[in-house]
Amino acid sequence: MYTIGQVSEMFGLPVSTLRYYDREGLFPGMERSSGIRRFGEKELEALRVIECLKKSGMEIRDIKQFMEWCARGSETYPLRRELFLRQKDLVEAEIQRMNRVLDMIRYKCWYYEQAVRDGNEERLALMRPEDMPEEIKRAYENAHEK
Amino acid sequence: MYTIGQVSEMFGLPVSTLRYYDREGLFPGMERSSGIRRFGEKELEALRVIECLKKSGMEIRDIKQFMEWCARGSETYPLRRELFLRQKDLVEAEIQRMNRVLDMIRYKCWYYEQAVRDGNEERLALMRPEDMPEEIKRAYENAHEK
DNA sequence: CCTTGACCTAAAGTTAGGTTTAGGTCTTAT
DNA sequence: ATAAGACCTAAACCTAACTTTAGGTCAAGG
Repeated sequence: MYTIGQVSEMFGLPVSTLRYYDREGLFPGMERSSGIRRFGEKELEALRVIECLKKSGMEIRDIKQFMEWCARGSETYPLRRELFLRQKDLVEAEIQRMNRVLDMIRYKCWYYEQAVRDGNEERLALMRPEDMPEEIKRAYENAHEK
Repeated sequence: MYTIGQVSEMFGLPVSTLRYYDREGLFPGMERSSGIRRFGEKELEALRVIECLKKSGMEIRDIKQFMEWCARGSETYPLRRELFLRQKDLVEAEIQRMNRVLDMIRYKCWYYEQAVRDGNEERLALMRPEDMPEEIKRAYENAHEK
């Protein structure tokens, strides 16, 4: 069992954030001894999941919902499975989106490389995808399509 | 030349958002005819870049900085190139992070699939990575390492 | 003529996810 | 005995990125 300060250290999260999570109901049924929070293995695993779901873009209130399902036991396994399946689709879509953004940025890196060399954008203004290097053309078209 | 309403349609952005962007200085030197904004090709390209940079996680004030560099002309090519190079690293790191999150979620999908079948978590509680299917073991270890 | 609809501004309001503040308790080291 | 250092709460504050509101201009259609 750990104190809030120890958990803060372990996860690199401010104490105030851990208290905020608790206030928001992300640790349902957490123990206390004379008012002081006691983080057990259950809460540590909860925190790992919280970090993962947060990075996946889920909001606190939905994470709370999930934690409540966990507290309810085996009857909610299907709900939890559906949640992760939905989240998987969302994250896969997000990664695809980011790859398109990355291609746009790669194109811009190349563009300004040329602009720096030329000293102006005249040549670039006239350039069509087929005049670009293969790799850049690919990035340009992926970034601009649809 | 387009009105704010036409641009709103074209980009699927609320008119209020376009006005907000303008207020924040994202269209330096945009024309007006008797008070009414006139969006030209310059502003449309600016908007495409704004969408890209926003998705890459850049804040409005930094996008404004970039737009001011664009307005200043060829002397700022190096600054703009550096900006995109930095942004490229950031997005690449973000994609890596998302892939780890995705592996954690894949593991959880599998986990709850098993839990639903078993009706409890007893078997899962005893399971070590080497007992997991190859693909899941990989995801689990990628998601939990470091 | 007068109403509708697109445009405008300034300013206030909203939301998420925290952080900070102010005041209090408890334990431990000097 | 007192001062430092963890812990606690409630409530106020913060920031980014919008959105909403309230009030106004102007052109076209019935």
